[in-house]
Amino acid sequence: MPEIPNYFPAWLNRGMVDIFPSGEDNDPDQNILSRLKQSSINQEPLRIKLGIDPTGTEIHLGHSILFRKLRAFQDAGHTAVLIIGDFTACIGDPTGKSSTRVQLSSQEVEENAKTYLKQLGQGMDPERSLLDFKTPGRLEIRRNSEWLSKLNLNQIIDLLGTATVGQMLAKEDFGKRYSSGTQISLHEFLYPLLQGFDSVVVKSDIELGGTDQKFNVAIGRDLQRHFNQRPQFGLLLPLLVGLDGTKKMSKSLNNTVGISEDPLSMYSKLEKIPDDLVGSYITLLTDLDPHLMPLDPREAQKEMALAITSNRHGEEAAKAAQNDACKLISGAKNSFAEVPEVSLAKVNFPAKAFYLLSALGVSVSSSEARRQIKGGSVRLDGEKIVDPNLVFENPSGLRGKVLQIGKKTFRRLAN
RNA sequence: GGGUCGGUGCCCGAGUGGUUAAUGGGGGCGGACUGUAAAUCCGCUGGCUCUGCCUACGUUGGUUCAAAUCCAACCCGGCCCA
Repeated sequence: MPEIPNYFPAWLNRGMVDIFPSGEDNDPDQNILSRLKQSSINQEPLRIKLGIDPTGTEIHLGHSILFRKLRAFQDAGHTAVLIIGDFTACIGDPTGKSSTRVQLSSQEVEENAKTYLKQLGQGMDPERSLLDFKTPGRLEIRRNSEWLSKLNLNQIIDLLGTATVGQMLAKEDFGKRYSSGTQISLHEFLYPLLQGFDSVVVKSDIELGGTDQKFNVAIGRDLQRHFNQRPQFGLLLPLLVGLDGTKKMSKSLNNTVGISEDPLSMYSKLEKIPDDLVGSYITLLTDLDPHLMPLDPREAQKEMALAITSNRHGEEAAKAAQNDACKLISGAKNSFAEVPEVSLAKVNFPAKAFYLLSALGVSVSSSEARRQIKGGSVRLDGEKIVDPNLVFENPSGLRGKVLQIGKKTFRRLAN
């Protein structure tokens, strides 16, 4: 059962940007500490809501900030309520989509949801996974199609009646789009309401979200009040800045580190992030004490990269990756502990070099492969390949060798 | 519904009948440099087992030896008016 906190515990405080409401008094509806106390006294775990829309297939470190906080609540004895937005992800933008297409994408959404759960550690030892799936009472997984697909028009109108156009336009990004003349479809206004309704259904006590979610979380509070429920607290965490050092980490910006990436690429990506990001990565993605980091920025960065890689792959694999990354930089190109393998089975021989790269899926297209080779970025076991038309008669000369593209991509060729 | 302007490659944005895979910028990717990075400089940036062949400028047809460029219809968006 939850312990009694007398001050903001570190697990709660870490990385937190905003908590609302945050009255100073002892009102458990206004102050989260007194709510935590109340939960402890009554022996009732709080219900911590986190909603995810399964629109992609990969969970990256940006998402993991929220999951880490959710896990911290689990470890403190509370119940994580993970809402898979299978309905909200599905409606999306209806323009140009036929009904069959929607049908298909609901399957995709389901596939994505499964992939997500797997990455979060379903079936894994809680020691190594992002969420605790094992301890009874610590996790509820709900899909919002369960209730959203059953709403009738009366209920939808009731929901719409709780918010005003003014409120919607006050939301920064609607406001910007409106004043700049970018179109806003009406169903987009329904979005915050639907996800807020999720809070009502699962009776959440606290909702976690990125700072960009403040509006939605607040709508959740309004709706809970509308349905005579105790409104949730909102706990906001920062958006992680991606590898480019300027924009938020997002798949579409291609600046992510996936939590399921192999240790070497995870480590080498992290070791390369811009200097001024290192501090936030330490605070948000590791348990390291930011005040006890090495003074040398390069050393601090290595420690950060090692810690994050260890979280996911264990210390041993992370150290091996660090070692390999060092070798890479210093020029030794062989004998890596762990390089992802790629199968030669799909390749038809004889194979020209550029075709090889595209057939292996290492390059996105054969034209791309051609360019990469011409650009001098492709090596086989450290030896530069310069001719895109270089012919490999059979796979035997390739097996076991390491194919390198640029500084970051490595593949060991296997059968 | 009416008027008007517009829809070009990942994004922005030129081009208004003919060496056009389409100027330029951003972004991305590579190379050099460096403590990884950033900054700077250079190269690349539709697809295809590629000395060639495909597919591309909202969609579909049409005019023409030739169309992103001209015409028609349609679809979609902005603004103004109802």
